[in-house]
Amino acid sequence: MTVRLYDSASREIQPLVPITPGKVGIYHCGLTVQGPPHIGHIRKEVVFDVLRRWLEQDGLEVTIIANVTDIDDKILAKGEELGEPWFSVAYRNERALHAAYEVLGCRPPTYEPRATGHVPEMIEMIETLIDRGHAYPAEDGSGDVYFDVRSWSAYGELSNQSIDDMLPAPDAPATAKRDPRDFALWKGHKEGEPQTAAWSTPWGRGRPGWHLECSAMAAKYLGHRFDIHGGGLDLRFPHHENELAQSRAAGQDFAQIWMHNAMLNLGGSKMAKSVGNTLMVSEVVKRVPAPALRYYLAAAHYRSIIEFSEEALAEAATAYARIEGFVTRAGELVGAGKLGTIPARFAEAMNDDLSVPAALAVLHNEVAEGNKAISAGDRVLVAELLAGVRAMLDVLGLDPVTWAGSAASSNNETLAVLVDQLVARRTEAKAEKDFAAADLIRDQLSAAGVELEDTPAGTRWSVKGM
RNA sequence: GGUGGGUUGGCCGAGAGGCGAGGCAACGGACUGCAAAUCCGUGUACACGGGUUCAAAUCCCGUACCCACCUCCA
Repeated sequence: MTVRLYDSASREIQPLVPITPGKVGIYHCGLTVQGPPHIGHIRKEVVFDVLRRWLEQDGLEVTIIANVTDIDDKILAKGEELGEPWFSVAYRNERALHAAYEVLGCRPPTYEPRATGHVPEMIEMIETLIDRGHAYPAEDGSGDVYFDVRSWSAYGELSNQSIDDMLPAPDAPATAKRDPRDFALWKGHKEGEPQTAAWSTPWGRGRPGWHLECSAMAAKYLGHRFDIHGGGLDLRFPHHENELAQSRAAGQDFAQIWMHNAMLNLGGSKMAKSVGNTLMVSEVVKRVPAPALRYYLAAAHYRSIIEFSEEALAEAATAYARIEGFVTRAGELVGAGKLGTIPARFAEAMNDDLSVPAALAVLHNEVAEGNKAISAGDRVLVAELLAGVRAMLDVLGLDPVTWAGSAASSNNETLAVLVDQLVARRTEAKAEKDFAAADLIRDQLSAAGVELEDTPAGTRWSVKGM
């Protein structure tokens, strides 16, 4: 059974046929580190992390390259504004990005190349493009080098647009572009920009153009032909269109499948710093448990817009708590055990263009069966269902057993001693039919965020939101 | 002006010609000292107007509204 993915270039579902059997190379556009990541940014990370986990459990060896754009106009402007070196701004935000990966259980990419570390590769590529007649240095002495869109007849193939229908870039008249749609491969150094943000080239000092970095880095780490190129839908044009044009014009074959995740909206428009409707990952995980946020971001199909709402986020947290509750109770009964077999229907859903919603339906059914098995005391069945449920959760990066390991320190022993004492006192009160005293203890614990559950095997407790 | 996508029950969210995905909420019941958790049961929704068909949420035509992109953007 093969994985089928929607290819934005052909606008059709395509089977994923690895170029090298058993291996898959994926490039996805990382962040321009001009600020810390918001939950829209991290949605993309979750999507590609789930893709990677799914391919890996299928036995494929996955190489993921996600770039960090650590130099651009906004980063330079931010440094200027804060009176801080631009590279310090970029690095701080890159660390914030890594913290967000970590907190949401996204495994780091195989490698995260930085644009500033790949200037020689870019220069080489520009030379190739100039030699082949697809790029030209600006004649106004600006030091810019442009890609000549009219020289590449396939330009527009990714976004299905023809050059003449496109609106020209507004800055075009002020530059030496032959066609207003030509874009910068390389940007000449400008008066007032720090010298640390300029590199020597045959065309003078300057800095990388955004589109070219990705082409150069993808080629370096994945070769001239690779399996999947991904990113947010907002990058489809111009960024990915331009990447594709450059790389093909330079004689490369480039990506076989283009995957674009839909945006996360808030208040009716895309979450973006420029709109001012951002919610930082670091803030949201203070309000809901991190796996609940991950569940929320992963639960909708990756090609569907998520219109963010607090209500929907809270629902996701409740839904995840139900799953987590089963895993915890089943684990107490039969031990955590190992990951089991993934049900066929779950696999079918995931193979069908990563249909997480359908996969979750299977997962919830298995949880319901598991809960029944717990009630029936069927330990063999509980163990089997638990193993399967955990295998599915692992693919989604949502296995509570794994998460509990990382959160163990916060569930500290002092707390456990205190709560156990109170629970014991309440059990005594119940035995003496002093329900008022018993309820008081339960209410006090509840007010402190500790929830109790009476079961045939005794009282269980858990800290809300953990 | 061009390109792509969308509008599904109280809410979220799949599906893509016939059989009510799943979750959340609500209501009833079982269990419980009471709860909680869990289980059982309860809902006939697909923007609007036409059309095709034995059969349309699903296909076709039209209309309205929404989102993304055509400037930096996950």
